[in-house]
Amino acid sequence: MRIGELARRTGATERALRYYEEQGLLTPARLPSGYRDYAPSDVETVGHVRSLLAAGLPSHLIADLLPCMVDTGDGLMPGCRSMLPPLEAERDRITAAIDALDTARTLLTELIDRTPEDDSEYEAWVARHAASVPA
Amino acid sequence: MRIGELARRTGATERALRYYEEQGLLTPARLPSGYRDYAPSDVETVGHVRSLLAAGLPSHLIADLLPCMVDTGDGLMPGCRSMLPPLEAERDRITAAIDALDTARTLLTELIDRTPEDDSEYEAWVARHAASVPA
DNA sequence: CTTGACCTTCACGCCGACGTGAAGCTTTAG
DNA sequence: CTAAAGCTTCACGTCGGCGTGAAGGTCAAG
Repeated sequence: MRIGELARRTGATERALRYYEEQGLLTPARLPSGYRDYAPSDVETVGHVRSLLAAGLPSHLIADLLPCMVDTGDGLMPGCRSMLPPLEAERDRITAAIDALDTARTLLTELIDRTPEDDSEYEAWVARHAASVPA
Repeated sequence: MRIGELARRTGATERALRYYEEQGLLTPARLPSGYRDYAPSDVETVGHVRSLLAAGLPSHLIADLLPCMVDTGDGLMPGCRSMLPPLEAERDRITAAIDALDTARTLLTELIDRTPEDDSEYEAWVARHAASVPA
């Protein structure tokens, strides 16, 4: 497919797709006219790229990773086991980021859930906190 | 306590603690000398502030939120229910961010877990993908 | 012919909320 | 006395990876 269709199907702008090629993230074939000719699997590839970019993986690491992925999505290609350490590092970094966000979300959620929604609950709340809430 | 001790106990720099005051996030009492005099509960407050900042909440929202929190950490103070909508919006934004990160992490984790760790498993892997892996 | 899709290249924008650096002075503790 | 700790104020740094804008031209289909 050509770039316009891929853009429509992935939500990426055409400009971004050309940029991804520039960064080595996509290497579409070329039609005789010079038009880019993307494989159907590139729809999924773009999804992976955008997800990994959004998660903070540097594009050069993604560029190294993509040729190691087979379209079954199952494991790395031969010769790519050397990428496991950086991938594990990224995975752990993402986990740490999730944990930090979850800590904040838990704080917000507890505040929200424990705040009275109407005046009757509110009076009970005040009674419960008589010691710490000034009159 | 004074600023140095709070810095040690929270991991924030003294400079950052003064900055938080500048932004209305902390309002320590003052000793006759002019030194800042932090309450013991400020240790926990700084933790909350840093967590919420790290989660992307704007400082002005945190500044509005803090006086609504009682040190029991249980619900919002009276008169603060109007903050619930923005807090819920932030919570939902954080949830979306976590989901995005989790999508990427799942992708990485599946790749890592399914990649053979030694040559014997690797041969089995190759046999399993005979169709899609070029000789 | 005309229109729309696509091509390349050069250059720029982000981008402001968070935090830091340094200078010069005062206070505290020993 | 002295050194460490604290005070204020002015000004600066980030900050580079991701993506965009515009210009000027080619290609394909009706």
